[in-house]
Amino acid sequence: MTPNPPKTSCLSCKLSDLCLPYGLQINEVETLEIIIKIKRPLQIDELLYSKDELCKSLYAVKSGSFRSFIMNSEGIEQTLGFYLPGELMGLDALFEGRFSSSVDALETSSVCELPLTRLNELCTEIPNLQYQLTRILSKEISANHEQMILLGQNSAKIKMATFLLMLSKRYSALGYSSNAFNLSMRRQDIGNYLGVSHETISRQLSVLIKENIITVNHRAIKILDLDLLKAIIEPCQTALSNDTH
Amino acid sequence: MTPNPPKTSCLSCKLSDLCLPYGLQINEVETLEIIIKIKRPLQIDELLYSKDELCKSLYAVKSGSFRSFIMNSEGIEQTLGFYLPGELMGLDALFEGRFSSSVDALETSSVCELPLTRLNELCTEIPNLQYQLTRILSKEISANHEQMILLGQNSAKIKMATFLLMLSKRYSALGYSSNAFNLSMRRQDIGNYLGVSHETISRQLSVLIKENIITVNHRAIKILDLDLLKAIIEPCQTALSNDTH
DNA sequence: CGTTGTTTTGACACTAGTCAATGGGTGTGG
DNA sequence: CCACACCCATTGACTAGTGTCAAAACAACG
Repeated sequence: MTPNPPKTSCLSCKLSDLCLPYGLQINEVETLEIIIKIKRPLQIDELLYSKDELCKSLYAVKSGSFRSFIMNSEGIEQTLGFYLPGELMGLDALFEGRFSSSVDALETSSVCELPLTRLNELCTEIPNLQYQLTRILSKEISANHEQMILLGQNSAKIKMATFLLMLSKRYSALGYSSNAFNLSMRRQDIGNYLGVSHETISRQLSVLIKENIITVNHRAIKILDLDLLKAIIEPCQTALSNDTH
Repeated sequence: MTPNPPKTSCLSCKLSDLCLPYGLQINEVETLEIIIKIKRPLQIDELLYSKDELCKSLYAVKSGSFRSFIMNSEGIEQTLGFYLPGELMGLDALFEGRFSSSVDALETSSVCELPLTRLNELCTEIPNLQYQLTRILSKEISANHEQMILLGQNSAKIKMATFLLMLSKRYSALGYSSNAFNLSMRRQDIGNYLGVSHETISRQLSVLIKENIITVNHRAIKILDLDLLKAIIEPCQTALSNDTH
């Protein structure tokens, strides 16, 4: 949206505490800043990268939101996760050097590009950076575990409630309201993220509306009663022990 | 089982190509070997570590097999994964310094213990080691993605077939037979790994027996027709693109 | 040899998927 | 500025696949 190339500065970026620079010295952040490349903003539905593509860079969300997914041979997509500002995308590519999932933009969004070869060089120079990268990788694993539990043994209602609470928590960590936010993804995306049909998502939202727990206006969600929402998933709190995606 | 402490030697270990030493120079492996601690073998159902426990070491499976799981507040366990020889356990703890899941032994099993502080020191000295650790972390993320797809949008029959093929592939990578192996886990463990009840596991195995695709003798599985088994999951091959857990 | 835990099988209920029709928004072009 | 088309979301009807409950068979253990 900004036609003139925005200046990259991790030091002035509000997200730096959630992102790769966390825990680095000021001079280390300055070194990191140098390798960051600017990409033009992506439009809705535009691909950041595709599965099996050679991975030359990792990407951090600067603004907007993204969705990672895999398409099976039937052409049906499975949403693996949603990425909000400050989060790192492409970590699943470090193993084979190729992305093992695709990522597209849910809205007009921008990223910071981190060229892999330069990032690796920097990691050997700055142990704190390597340490933070390892932590982020490990966090992603924990987050995936939470997601597997959610997918594995919970009803559609619990999945829906957990999803809303998860978003609420992540938005509030970003400094936004925790009880009013806009979904940037379609019902279909939520559905195959949670392992249910999009009709089930619609129905579960309708139930929550009737119970006066939330209001929904298209993509706009308001949580009226956080405690009631939490009560739905009460018997399985594990899924909330982390702010995940 | 061996009363006198077994000598640790990654160099002579058949698993080294699947484990942390992969890609290291001989002298680097020798350095790695020094930090490895020997633990006595674990008996069936014995805990290697528990969720929320302080993580002081990572563990590599030396022999036998393990199961990672989380117990929710209702006391119901969700199995997150199974670990076979050569695989690294505890990676989800690198983020917060505490294990985010528990691990127990499925049979009499042994591990190589890698004290974290010494491993971290070594990683700064041996870039290849850091690189391999990062690769393993990334592989775990990819594996989790495959598992999320399996949990998310597949029928019990596809889940069962995928599970058997996955084990077959992993055993064959270890040099064992790919069409005859023993399950070390209970039906219940398979069930909550795949997000279905243990009765459903029993029923699906029965169906496969009737179709002459496998034979089952308690924990002993024989795959009679690999192609038919693969045909069950044909429309969604993605779940097999990796040898995962 | 009895106890305990695991596995199998059956009967039934119910959640959620599928198919289909309708409604509402957004955007494009006349 | 309006009309049409397209996509997304909602709702209903019906059905199939699984979960739950219960009982019994079987193996493993002391």
